[in-house]
Amino acid sequence: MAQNFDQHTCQSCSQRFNSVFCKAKDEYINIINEQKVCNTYKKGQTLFNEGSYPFGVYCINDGKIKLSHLGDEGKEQIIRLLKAGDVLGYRALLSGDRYSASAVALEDTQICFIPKELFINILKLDTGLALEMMKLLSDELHKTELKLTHLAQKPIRERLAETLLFIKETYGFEADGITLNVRLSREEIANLVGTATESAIRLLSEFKKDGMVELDGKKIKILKSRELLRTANLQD
Amino acid sequence: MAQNFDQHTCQSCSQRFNSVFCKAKDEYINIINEQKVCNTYKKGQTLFNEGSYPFGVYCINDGKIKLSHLGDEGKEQIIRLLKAGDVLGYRALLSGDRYSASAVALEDTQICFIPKELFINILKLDTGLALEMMKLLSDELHKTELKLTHLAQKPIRERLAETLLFIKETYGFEADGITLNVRLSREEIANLVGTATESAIRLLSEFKKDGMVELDGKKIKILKSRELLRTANLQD
DNA sequence: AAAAAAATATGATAAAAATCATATTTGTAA
DNA sequence: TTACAAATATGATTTTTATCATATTTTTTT
Repeated sequence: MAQNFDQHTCQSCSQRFNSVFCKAKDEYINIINEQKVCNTYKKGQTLFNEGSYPFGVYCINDGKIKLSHLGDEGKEQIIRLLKAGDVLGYRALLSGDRYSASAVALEDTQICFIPKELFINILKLDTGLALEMMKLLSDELHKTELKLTHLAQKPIRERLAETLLFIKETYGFEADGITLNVRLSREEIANLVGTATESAIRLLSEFKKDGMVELDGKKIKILKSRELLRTANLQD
Repeated sequence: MAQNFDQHTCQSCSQRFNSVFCKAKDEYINIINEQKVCNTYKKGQTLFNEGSYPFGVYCINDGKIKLSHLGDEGKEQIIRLLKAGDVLGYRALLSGDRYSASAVALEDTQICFIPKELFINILKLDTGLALEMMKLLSDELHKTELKLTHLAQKPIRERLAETLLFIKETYGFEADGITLNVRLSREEIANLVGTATESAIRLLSEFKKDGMVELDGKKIKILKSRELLRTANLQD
């Protein structure tokens, strides 16, 4: 598997046109391909830690990553969920900052690393990539602002429903078409919603009682998307 | 005043090197100068509304602007406070979206408008500007993620203290060195903190009783920054 | 497989925050 | 200046949410 992965090239990567590099010129993709370093991270392994200095960006070939802040009292706040084709580590790099969040693999994940210098240089040379990068940043900013508003104004029940729908949007379903295609602990779900673990557990039980979801350990099946959407009470 | 303002050029603008355009080449600044449109907005006037399509970016020459979302129940959430040298309207433009927030003048404000086409074209030509733009977006993303974490994890008292310090950082003090240099209603402060107006009022009264602030209508004097900082309980 | 540890679940209670109600003050228009 | 409206203030109450306690289930280790 890892071997197979190592043989990939950026040119033939399945995510070539499914990532921020979609508009990048082939000549630069070739250079990236030569300098990239590919690695496989086991579930639970850390790519980088909040507070350390970035030395490049990471591009997910396959797998799932969570990005999270550690709050003042040591409580985790998950700020992004990432999947194949997503890039991470660029925020700190472009700000000239340390990482403000940690990245941890939610399952075995294959990732390519692109050195900082190279990435910045290509960003300067390739307008298409630069504009895509700005679009990515703008989209992330928008999503985060929306989350902020919901966190400030919506009750936990609505936010949990929204979070489940968000997970569905991000990772989709398994082959059965109803089971969320990721394993998250109740605590992680709570840290995504921004609530106490017990509250998340309790509300999930209620959703189950209401027939909206089915719970089987960490497997969550969405039985009634329509009703979940209504529960989320989204207008925007 | 407005006349005087109209005579300004981007080349000689007081914010020339105090904005995202700091690294932009003079040749492009000259073009912007020719195509910009300058306007004065009265306190309370709207620059643009959530939901409408952007046709350019705004650059604040002098004054103060609030950017806010309207939540699902019609409650305002203020997501950014802007001042001279700040640019706004770029998020939607770079995402290719409608505005996700409305911009309203907090006081009489002088603003230059740069048409969309021109801005994008220069962004493509001027690497310095493009990188600064990415830095701006990354910085905003960082700030928003931090706010999100605090909103999820910190009690209102701490967030109100943090908000007062944030207002101080953004707008500074008046000549007396202690009065916050902006007039915000209690409701606006609440919408910045992400709480009910009554809660903001109540907590402000407590801060006053504790001697940390002095309240005189919409004027807020910071008497004990040190203690306010301690109350905010910031680690990062 | 048994034991230990961790995660999940659920009830009871406490704390935080929102809402409702009603003064009081301030600002604004007649 | 008075009258009116809006904003601010504050108390009482309700609702929401977190915390604590403990049981049960699941997972991991021995």
